[in-house]
Amino acid sequence: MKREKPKYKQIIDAAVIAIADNGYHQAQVSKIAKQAGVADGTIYLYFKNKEDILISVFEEKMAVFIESLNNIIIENTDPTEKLRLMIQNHFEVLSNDTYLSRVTQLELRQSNRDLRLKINAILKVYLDQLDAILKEGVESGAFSKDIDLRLARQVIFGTIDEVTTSWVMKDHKFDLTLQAPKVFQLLLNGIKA
Amino acid sequence: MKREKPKYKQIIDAAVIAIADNGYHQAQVSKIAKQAGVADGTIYLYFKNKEDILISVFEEKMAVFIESLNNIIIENTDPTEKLRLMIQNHFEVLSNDTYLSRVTQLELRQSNRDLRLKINAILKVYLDQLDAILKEGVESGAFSKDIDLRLARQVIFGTIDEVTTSWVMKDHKFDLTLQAPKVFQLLLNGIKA
Amino acid sequence: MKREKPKYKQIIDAAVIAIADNGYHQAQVSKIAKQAGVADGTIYLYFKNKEDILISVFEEKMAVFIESLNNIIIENTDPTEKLRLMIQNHFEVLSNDTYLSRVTQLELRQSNRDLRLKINAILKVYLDQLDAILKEGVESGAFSKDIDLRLARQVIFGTIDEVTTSWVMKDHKFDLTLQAPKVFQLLLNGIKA
Amino acid sequence: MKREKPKYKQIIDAAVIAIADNGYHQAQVSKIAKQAGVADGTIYLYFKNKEDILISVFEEKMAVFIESLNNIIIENTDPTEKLRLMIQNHFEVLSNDTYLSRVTQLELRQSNRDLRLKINAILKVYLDQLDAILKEGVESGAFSKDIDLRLARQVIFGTIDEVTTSWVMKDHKFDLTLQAPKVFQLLLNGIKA
DNA sequence: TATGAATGAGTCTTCATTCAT
DNA sequence: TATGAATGAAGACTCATTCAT
Repeated sequence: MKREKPKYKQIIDAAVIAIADNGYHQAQVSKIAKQAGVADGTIYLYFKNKEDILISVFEEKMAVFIESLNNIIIENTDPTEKLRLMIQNHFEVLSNDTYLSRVTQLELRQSNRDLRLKINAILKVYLDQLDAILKEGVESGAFSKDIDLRLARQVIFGTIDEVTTSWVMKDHKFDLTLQAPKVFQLLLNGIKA
Repeated sequence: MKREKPKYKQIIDAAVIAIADNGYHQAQVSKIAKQAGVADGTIYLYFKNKEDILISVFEEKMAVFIESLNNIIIENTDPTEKLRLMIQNHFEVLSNDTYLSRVTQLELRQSNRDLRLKINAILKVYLDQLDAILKEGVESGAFSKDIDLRLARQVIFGTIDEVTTSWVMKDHKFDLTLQAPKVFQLLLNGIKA
Repeated sequence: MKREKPKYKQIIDAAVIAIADNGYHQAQVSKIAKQAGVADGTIYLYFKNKEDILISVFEEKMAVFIESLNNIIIENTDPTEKLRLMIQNHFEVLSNDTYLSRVTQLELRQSNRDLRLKINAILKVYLDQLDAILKEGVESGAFSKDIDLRLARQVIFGTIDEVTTSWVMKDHKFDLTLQAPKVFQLLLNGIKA
Repeated sequence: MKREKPKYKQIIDAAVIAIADNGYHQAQVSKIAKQAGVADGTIYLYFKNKEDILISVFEEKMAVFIESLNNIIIENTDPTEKLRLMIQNHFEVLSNDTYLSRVTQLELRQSNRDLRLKINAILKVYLDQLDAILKEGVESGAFSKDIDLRLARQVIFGTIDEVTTSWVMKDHKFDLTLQAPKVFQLLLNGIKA
């Protein structure tokens, strides 16, 4: 399995740093290779092309979100608590990796339509987890029966995304994790029964 | 005044179509010129460079949102009603120009850091109008005194943006304006007193 | 006769200034027109194309050298004195017009092969005058019978040109006319009988 | 060291031929690449940009003049003989490479101000060698104590340059090396004690 | 005569990808 | 596996010249 080989991860991590430091379009394959400490050609032994690196970066990093959200879902029973922890976890993961936050919130959005479709497909798993929480909340009576599930998810994800992007655009100058409770409260007001 | 000359508008409109059809990076200056029915060089009589076209597109189109929101603010007294109309107006404008929606939600985000800063500066006027509505609502007692103004604005704008982007990504397959009342209700629940 | 019309001279003078200020390749037709206070299109009522402006500049300005040298030849009888006055006159004319000196010594040499051939044809009249002085000097016994006329002319013109170019490259920092006597003496030593 | 790699010299030589054949402005990078038998992009592995090619051409070729003049200076004791050999050597080198003579005498002068400053800096080494010969000659009593060193150098270099350019403009139709003794004699007359 | 808006041909440079070693 | 020198396609922008007014 290629993704367990050390150079695979080495290149992924190098790509995150190279893109965060130089911006999406200035992160040439040669810069990623240099950052990873390998030759340009070596990249192509692990990735089909440059787009494949970017998709893999997103895949690997989304896996972190998905796994931790999965743990939250498993370890808790209360949907409201799950939602609270999800928001808090999302902010914490990005707070702990400012390189990553810059890449996901700003640089990766500069990709073309094809790449964005693939990114959305990866994102879908995470959004499905959120949908499940919401559905469970409605069924348990924690959230209002009147809400449109898809819309509620868009409100939640759109808010998280906007708050995070705003934090990145302001050069991480405030503590993102401190926003979690307030964001949660605002969102909860909108959907609770 | 160059922006009143017919060719200026002609090129702006051509750029929106060319970018919507081809994507940001595949909308070469020559394609925009062809779409506008002018020579390549003519573009440079009206715009400093390609980036200047994009900024101008955004400026011109945001002016539409800003002006109509201004009318809403002037013609109404109730902050809650202003918010309702703002959301509805935002969705209506984009529904009426699917080319534009594709450009603002997807293609313009592929710009580099510099361009994005300029775009944000233009967007700020619109966000300031939203802030004013929220502030008025808090002061009049319509919205909760406990909400963080900036956060509330991020929830509202993030939601509108996410819903719109989702609609564009689904190729405008559903009627965006029908979402307005539900979006408004969800958001209002979050912030009302 | 077009060259007696005021705008003709106006454009010629504007071209000298525009080229001196901006360099040959940065002296666009539009800059020359602006400097002359006429519209771009007006240039083409007086000149066939850009190259024609440059040739005309050189023609007009060489005419000054040729006319003053002609006066020197007519007003004097001694070939040695004619040579002395020619060198002095050459330096004086350029000293009095630093714009012109920059154009002839530096900028006009950036022209292409065709233009250079035409410039040489104009220059030939001046060099023929110099040849005549040298021939007269040899026949009168003032200059050595052993000198190769063409070579002597190349030594003289090459020296004048090198000294002048050096003066221009050093931003006219020293008084060029003060060099005339020394240059004359050195050159005279080389050719006198 | 890049300038020892075979492709570096290959491109330099190709540039000389391409410029001599097409003229400075018509020697596109793609033509130089084709002449060198490499891809366009390969040029940029060895040179920063087109201007860098031209500077390098001049550097490499001036090195030939400088080295052979250095040998002349070392192997001889008589300043007069050094001057004679310098002139002869200069004409011989250019006679043996008519491509180069066209490039240095005509095409390279079409460069802009910046490039010309860089060319002058390279030329300075050669002129300093000439200055040293002249100084030695004055001190040894071979050349007149009354001459202005800088002026004498300008006479000599200006003459060599004018004679060579004249030969190139006449399409190398006469034997340049045959001019050497006569040029030497004329110049020597001007400066000898 | 005079204008100046419009034209469109022409080129340097970048960088993802390949492949001989 | 790993290298890195070589490839070559692709595009924004300039500016001399024209021509309708």
